[in-house]
Amino acid sequence: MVQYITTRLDASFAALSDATRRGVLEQLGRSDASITELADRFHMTLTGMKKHVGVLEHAGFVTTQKVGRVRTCTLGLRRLEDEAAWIESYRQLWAARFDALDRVVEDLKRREKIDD
Amino acid sequence: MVQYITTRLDASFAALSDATRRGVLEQLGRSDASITELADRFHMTLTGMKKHVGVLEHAGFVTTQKVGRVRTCTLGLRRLEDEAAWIESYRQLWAARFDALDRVVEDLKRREKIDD
DNA sequence: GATATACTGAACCATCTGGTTCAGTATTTA
DNA sequence: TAAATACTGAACCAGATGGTTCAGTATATC
Repeated sequence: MVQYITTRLDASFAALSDATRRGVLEQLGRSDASITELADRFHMTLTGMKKHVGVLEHAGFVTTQKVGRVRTCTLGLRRLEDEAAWIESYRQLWAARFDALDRVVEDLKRREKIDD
Repeated sequence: MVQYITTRLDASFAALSDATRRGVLEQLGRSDASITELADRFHMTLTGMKKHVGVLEHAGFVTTQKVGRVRTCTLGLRRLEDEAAWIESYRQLWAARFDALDRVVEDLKRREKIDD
């Protein structure tokens, strides 16, 4: 696996591993919000929320733009494709393993019948 | 969102945020392995790998069983359904927002034509 | 121009994380 | 029974994380 992809997945999953940050993503899914609005909503200092937004921005999930003194946060351009793809590949691995197990069981059943 | 689900997602995404652990899952997708085998493969001490396996086990991705002196690790029963579901809901939020944006643009275009 | 608002950055803090070493215990194997 | 193997647990370490406060700067508003 290429290092580039690896570290991006690292950043993505790490960003998603915090409930507050997942909440922020959900909130931004409904409407854009300023740092202050997000900080209020999640009962946190402005500085604390700014850090969370920074993490989400670094992971590519959020983009921000400052107009006047207000910085507005928007759901970013990345759409979790890589993360969904990784999870899907894992699911396929899993499926393959247990399909194989199914075949073994199937096989045993067939033999049982033949042996009868 | 219920706390139970929240903390499980925390554990899941945190478990997936490390390249070594994702590697271990891929490896276990191919075949079961002992802690020693995994430690060798990922150039790490036995103790270090045991911690990683512990994290994966706690997140429900891996189960282990000790027979004699060997602990064998197996891909666990959970299949990332919750994680996939969360990501999917986020993708839908995203889609909804940008569909709305599309409609606005569409609308503007229509008006332009009428105004001609 | 003075005051309030919105953010920014540095510094601090406790706790978690990813790794190690070292000193066990339990189980094979010779 | 002695030696090797496989794991376990405690203790340690450096660095990241999730939060805070405090002291700014820049912008809006009265």
